[in-house]
Amino acid sequence: MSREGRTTLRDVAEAAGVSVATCSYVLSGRADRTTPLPEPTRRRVEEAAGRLGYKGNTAARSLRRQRSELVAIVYAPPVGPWLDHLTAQSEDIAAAHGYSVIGVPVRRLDRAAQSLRVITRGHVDGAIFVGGLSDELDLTAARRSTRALMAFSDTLEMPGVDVVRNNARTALAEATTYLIDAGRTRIAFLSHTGAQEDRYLGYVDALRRAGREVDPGLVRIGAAAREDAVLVVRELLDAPNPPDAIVSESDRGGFAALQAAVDRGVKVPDDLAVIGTGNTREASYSQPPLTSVGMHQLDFTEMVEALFARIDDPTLPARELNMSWVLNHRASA
Amino acid sequence: MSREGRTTLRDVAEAAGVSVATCSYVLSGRADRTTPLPEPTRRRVEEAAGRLGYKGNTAARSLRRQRSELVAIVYAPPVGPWLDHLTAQSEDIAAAHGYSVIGVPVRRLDRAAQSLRVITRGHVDGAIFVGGLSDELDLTAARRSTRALMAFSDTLEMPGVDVVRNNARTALAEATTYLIDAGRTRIAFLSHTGAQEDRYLGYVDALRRAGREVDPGLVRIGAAAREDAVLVVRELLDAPNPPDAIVSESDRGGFAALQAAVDRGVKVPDDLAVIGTGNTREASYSQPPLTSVGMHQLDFTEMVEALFARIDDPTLPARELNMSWVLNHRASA
DNA sequence: TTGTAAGCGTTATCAG
DNA sequence: CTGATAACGCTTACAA
Repeated sequence: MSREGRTTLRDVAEAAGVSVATCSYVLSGRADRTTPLPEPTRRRVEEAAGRLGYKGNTAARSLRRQRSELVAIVYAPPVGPWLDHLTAQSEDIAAAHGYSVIGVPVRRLDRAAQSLRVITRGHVDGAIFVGGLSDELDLTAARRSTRALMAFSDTLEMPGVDVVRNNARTALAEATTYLIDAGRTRIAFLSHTGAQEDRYLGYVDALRRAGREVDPGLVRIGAAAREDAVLVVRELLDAPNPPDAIVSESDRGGFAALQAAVDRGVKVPDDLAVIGTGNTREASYSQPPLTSVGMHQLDFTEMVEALFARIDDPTLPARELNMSWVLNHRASA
Repeated sequence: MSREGRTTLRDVAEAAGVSVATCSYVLSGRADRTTPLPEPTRRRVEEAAGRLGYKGNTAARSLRRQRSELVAIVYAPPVGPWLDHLTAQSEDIAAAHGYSVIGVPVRRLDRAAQSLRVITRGHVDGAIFVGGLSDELDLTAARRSTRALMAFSDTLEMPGVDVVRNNARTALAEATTYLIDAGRTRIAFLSHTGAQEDRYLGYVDALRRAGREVDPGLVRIGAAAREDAVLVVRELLDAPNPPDAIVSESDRGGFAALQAAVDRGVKVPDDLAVIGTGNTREASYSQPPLTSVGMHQLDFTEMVEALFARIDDPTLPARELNMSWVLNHRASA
């Protein structure tokens, strides 16, 4: 090997007795796919590459090709199992394009720039921002550093950025209205951060539309972690005037509500209706199964294909994909 | 900008009226930190860089420096919340070294090579293989492609690879013995894949040591997904001769057992003792809290520091870190 | 104190 | 069909 480190193309070339250029041609294919393939030398090169364990050097390739063949999924932990679905489907599609998928966790929004260096320093050709992340972050630096950007957001409008609309506000209003129509009078909301976000506003919309006021005592923070949620819901149930329904900003919070109800001997859905958000697979299997707002099916194919379409041609007009959430009825409400 | 794309160092140099080399010194620091800093030009360069939004190009930097300033955490979904802990701690330490952290999900072992391209093609300087992943995968290619490799494994021995020992087999034997000593006679095992792995063998060890035989009817697959686990445990409880204890290879399976017990009106721990694996934070909050085999505290600092020590100096002798699992007693067993 | 120039490993262009 | 050769953007001896 050239130094002490990894096998380079030059090592392969020497071993095969051909030029570096030819090796590159054989191993990576030629941009203008003119001639099919030169059979005799080809085997020599491939044999040498295999024998030396040639693996290529992405830094060099990226520098030359101006492509990293990497896409990132940017998310804020903790995340539900749906991220696994997205990752899985992304990997399949990415593989078909010769790409790999990496995950970029953003733990603290105040240090997001640090986490996003992977994106902003040009490490990836495309990135998908999941959850509401794109609403909290400044994407301008990221957009200038990648060929394609895709964001789950109901509000974002940014030139050259494709967006996926969940219409969360509408969907949560629908869920809340369903509870109102079912005769529930004290509907609590279990929130992620307490911010006046889309999901919460949907809850408010529905109450207002029914001529009701928001009872601040029924709006609680705790949907982010199951253990917190259990404590919060127990507290709600122990109060003198407990809720008869709970809408949670996550399924995690929904499951916690089911558990807290068991702890307190409260019957679901008779005494307490519970609706979660996310429509995770687990919702079908909980006891009772959890009614949940979310995508009906976890099919992200169209979205990921759109990302790769933009990687191929960044001048494409920005797309707006509709993946509206719906209310998936189960036994808990 | 030089072409149509991102701002390059040359753009900054032209704007600041200095050479490319000077800009590099100012923006990336000089390797041999001889002179402190040339104040007047420095500001000019930084001003120009800021104004043009210079972000650097990792491909070029990596190629030249032979460092990507990236470390990967390689894992097989689904994973518990402890991965978030590891990620969080890794990010903090990585940031202190000027590094970023990415996640590399390996979904299917038969396509692992595809997922690991990020590693084997030299994209990262170091990688941590979590779970039993390193036992299922061939790490030789990965080792040749990074400066540092760290693996959670109780068995792996590989030159130049640091390992973390959980001693899972011993820990699961301890848990099972605890149940035996408590008078449990029909102890079931909820397995991940059904393979004769460490954790299962610990269970077997304990039974044998107590002079008992393994009852194949009590060994079931289902610990990987909560919904599967619930069904499997319900089935066990419905059988004519149900278990009076369950050891699960995951906390996920443990929670499912608790839930199935509620579904079937079986009292925990009186009629059924349940022990999980992983000692996730949620175990403290479940109803009842779940006794669990796992790390007592989720502190990965030493491990991550060791990774960076090896990135700094790959000739370091391989280390073996002991992070033995223990039985964390709670109400479920 | 700042600039020149030689690469890092690969791919694309263009002769041979 | 194959091989020089010049970039890609950056870092770093070394020279000025």
